[in-house]
Amino acid sequence: MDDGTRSEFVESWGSMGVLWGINRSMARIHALLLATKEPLGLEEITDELGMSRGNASTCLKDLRHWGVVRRVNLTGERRDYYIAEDDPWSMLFRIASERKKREFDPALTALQKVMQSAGDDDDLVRDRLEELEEMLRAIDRLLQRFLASEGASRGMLKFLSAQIPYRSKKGE
Amino acid sequence: MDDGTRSEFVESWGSMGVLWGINRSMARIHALLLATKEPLGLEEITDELGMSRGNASTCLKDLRHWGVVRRVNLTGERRDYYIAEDDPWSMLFRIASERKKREFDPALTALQKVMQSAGDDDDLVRDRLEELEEMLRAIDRLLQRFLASEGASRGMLKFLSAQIPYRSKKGE
DNA sequence: GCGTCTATTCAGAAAATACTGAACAACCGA
DNA sequence: TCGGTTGTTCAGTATTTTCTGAATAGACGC
Repeated sequence: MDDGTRSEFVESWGSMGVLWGINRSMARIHALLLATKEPLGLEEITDELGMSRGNASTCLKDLRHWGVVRRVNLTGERRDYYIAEDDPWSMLFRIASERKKREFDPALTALQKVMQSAGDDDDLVRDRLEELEEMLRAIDRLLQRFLASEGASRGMLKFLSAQIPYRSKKGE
Repeated sequence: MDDGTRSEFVESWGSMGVLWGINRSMARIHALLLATKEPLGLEEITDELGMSRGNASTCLKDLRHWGVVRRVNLTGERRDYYIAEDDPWSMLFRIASERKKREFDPALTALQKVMQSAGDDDDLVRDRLEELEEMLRAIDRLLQRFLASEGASRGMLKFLSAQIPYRSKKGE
């Protein structure tokens, strides 16, 4: 891949990462590793992406924590090298389930606690809150199912994807 | 609903909103309207939530734009009043499809453009990018289907939700 | 017209988030 | 032990996002 294309890819994946709740630096490092066969060292990454050692180090730690990047030790080398994991699907599942656990679940629990204690005298408000809770429960369930079995969900997604000829935009 | 419970609800829904990509002020206003039967004026909202008129006004405009809040005119009143829409499901769909259109689709298009032009000589990298693209397409498809028919998706979610007894945490 | 009441806008302030770089720690070979 | 090399941490800085409040505009009755 030529340098121009690679850096376009790095920036695009950076923007996509922001949507997933991953910050731009992390996603850019991830993209660089995805687009590179050989393991890269910290210095090569900071050079290529123009970021500080500190930032790169922190991002790499997080990327490893998400299970998205692996640290490898090249024989006879003192420095650490990093490569991207090959399977993007497992990355998707890890990130999704971690974020559900860390962000969604606590928010849901707090909301349910409040709603339970809101024995409301007002029908309209009570109905609204009940619908809302039902909806949140439904979403929670969907996520639980989806995340419970990675294999099945992957299959389901791929199946859907094969069903109809792909059009990236509705109108085409 | 007593004041304490209401404000807990406001704050909890605020946190949940942040997860959806809605900012805290917007979600708090929405929560307050959900928890109140009567239409509320701008001043009541700013008083109750302790925020500036400007911010509240902007948030209300956005909430109306999302189709989540409606402006009503009380007869014989000069001020504007606001109420929450009753159906949270339609809110979910509106927000999801708008965010897909505004954020996900452009990012996907950019990525696909880069990947197409990356006729790579390296097998490993090519495979990675192909898998990645397939995954993104699958997600796009899933979203398309899900958003294409609100009724069907609602039914699906509710069905899932009824299938197994609900437990809010895995371990219970 | 004028004064009053209310909603909106937007430049600048404040808060939240991300990043830098220098200090430190860990390791290695000589 | 020391000097050199590399990784991590974190206080401070920069950037982005959100919020405020004053200015503005419209709408109404008199």
